[in-house]
Amino acid sequence: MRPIHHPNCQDIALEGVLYALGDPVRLEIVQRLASNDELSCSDLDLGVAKSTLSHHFKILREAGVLHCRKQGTQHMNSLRRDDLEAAFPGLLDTILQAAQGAKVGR
Amino acid sequence: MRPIHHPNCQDIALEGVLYALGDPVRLEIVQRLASNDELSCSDLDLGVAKSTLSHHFKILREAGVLHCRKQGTQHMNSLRRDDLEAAFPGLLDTILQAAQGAKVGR
DNA sequence: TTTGATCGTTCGAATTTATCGAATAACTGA
DNA sequence: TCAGTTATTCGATAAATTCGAACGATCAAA
Repeated sequence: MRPIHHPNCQDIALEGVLYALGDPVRLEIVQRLASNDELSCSDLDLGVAKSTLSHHFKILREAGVLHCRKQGTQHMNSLRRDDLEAAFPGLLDTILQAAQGAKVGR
Repeated sequence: MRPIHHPNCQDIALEGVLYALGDPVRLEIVQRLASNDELSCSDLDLGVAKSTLSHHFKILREAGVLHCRKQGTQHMNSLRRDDLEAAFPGLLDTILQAAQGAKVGR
């Protein structure tokens, strides 16, 4: 199993972030992480195969949206809030707010 | 040739908008529209085939990001700033600012 | 009105990407 | 060592993207 790769702060690309968030499953993952600090893959039941979920986490990780930490057999994921804020001020919050508004029905 | 379809304000979905902007060509289109009011397809030379460009405009249109107006043989495109602002306050501006910052080199 | 030029969409094929189930790998605890 | 749990990787199928070519719509000049 290969080592997990995370991009440096300065290598976080806007296109990559928007691409990562432009998928319903991945946007849902990010929303849940926004209110949960850390989550493992198995904490989520999003109606997709676990191999697909693994793929989505990889996209999010490589875009620089989240950080993954191994803890035993689990992979704990958390939002890279500070890094994203440094790279693109206000972006994550604005998107989370938009997502919340969309969910509530505004 | 089918009539051009635009979603209503209330049908603009966050996922669709993020998906539309999560492509380098489409993000570039939106950036140029941010400083140009109206542009036709032929005003842009983004290094892709015109059929591909047509596809990208369709994605942006159907996501509710831009409006298309026929004028003779041309299709004039403009950002749906007000509609986007109403649906997702601050989103477009934040993304445009992030894109500008990324371009400038920070 | 017909011809030619321009602009953009649609079509069909090739490449790329996403999704799934099965198999594999990493770790824990009995 | 042996299950049991967690997540990634692999191989095949399904879906989306891209391109060039063909088509459709519009306008202007002859």
